[in-house]
Amino acid sequence: MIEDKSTEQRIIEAAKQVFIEKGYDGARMQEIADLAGINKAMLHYYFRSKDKLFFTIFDDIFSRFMPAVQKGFTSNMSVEEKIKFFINSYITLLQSNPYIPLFILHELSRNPEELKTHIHDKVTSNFKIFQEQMQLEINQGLIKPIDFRQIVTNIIALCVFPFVARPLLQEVFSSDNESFDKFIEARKTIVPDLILNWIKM
Amino acid sequence: MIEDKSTEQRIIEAAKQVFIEKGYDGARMQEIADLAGINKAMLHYYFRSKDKLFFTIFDDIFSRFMPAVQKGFTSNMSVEEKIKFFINSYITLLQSNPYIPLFILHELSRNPEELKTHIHDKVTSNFKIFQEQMQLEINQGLIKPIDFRQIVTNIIALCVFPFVARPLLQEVFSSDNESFDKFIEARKTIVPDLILNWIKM
DNA sequence: AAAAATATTAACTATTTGGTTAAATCATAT
DNA sequence: ATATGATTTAACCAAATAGTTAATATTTTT
Repeated sequence: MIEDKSTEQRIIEAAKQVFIEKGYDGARMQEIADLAGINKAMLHYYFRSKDKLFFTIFDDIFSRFMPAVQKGFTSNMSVEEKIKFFINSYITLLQSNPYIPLFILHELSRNPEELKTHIHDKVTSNFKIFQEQMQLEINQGLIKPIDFRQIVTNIIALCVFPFVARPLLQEVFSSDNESFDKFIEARKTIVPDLILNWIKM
Repeated sequence: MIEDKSTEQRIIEAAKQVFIEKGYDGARMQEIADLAGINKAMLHYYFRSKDKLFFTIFDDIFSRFMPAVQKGFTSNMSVEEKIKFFINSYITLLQSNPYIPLFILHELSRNPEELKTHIHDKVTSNFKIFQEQMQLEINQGLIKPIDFRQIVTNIIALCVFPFVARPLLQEVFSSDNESFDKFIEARKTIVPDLILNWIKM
């Protein structure tokens, strides 16, 4: 049970845990209340409905997670340095938050229309700068002329996928948790290798 | 509503549709019955419980989907040819079944212990042959000595991720369905490029 | 200290949901 | 034709679940 902190904060933390683990449909208000150590009526006192609580939690998770991902892109490094830096910090972030991507992807696919409005303003801006910088280096002949979207997608895919597919991969490769963690750690050098080898002239 | 075919087959098809779209927790027996055009009691007459129906559907989906993925690996092509062939047919398969991967990944993460037993025998075998062949080509100095698991993971990641992250990617890249389909189509050459460029000596 | 506002609880409600039952219908074999 | 077994239906049930209410306790304001 979550102790100390304000009731509202305890509800939010409990709700995050339960929603991330079970998803919206699998989450139970009673379980959230129990985890927060309060009465179920308190959830409605503070958040009115399961829907309202969920959107609060989703927005909170999403707006904490996406900027953390994108912020590396505003520094004054070269494209190559940025990619290396990004992949390393992104995988590190995922190591501490392994269940967030699948949660976001699943909820987004369950209810795309409604959730799109929740994410719209949080995703577009940060990539622009990086896109322009890449175009510059392409013009200079430093990197190959590849569709920007494909590069971003590949980087994210290679970072995120092992976390969303962990149970399947562990089963396929018969690996225990320890060796899987090593497998992930190794990707901090493998993924930049793969990407840079591909885009560099 | 699904017509013709035996009742059992109609239930299975309806259940597939609903479970894939909504997930186990979001699926309703009534919705499956309606879609199959039958009484709700029939679901229980044929499958006893939601759990039993779900496992039937899951096993069916999983055992149709995984072998289709792996079978390309038993031919007598070179590693390079196999990779090209695999990526192409895998992405094509995903274009016709775009929602299956997220369904499998979500259910596997919701209930890993129980579902692991359902998939165990269906995943391990087919990769072995490919792994040995790769080791051979590594020894011959044709391809770089890279952890086999990393190669497989990267290939699958690059194929699957755009499908599981589609709503997010479309939002980030502001792309309509048509341009997203083109984006996917382009990956049939981009992904082999990326992988082969990386592993070839 | 009294009043007012805020927070908390226990008990309750309405609805949804997976599952059951018993009767009716249909198909098949004798 | 008729008895037998399989299939289908409508009505029902019990448990679970989101949400409510009204009374009580606590904190804050005056």
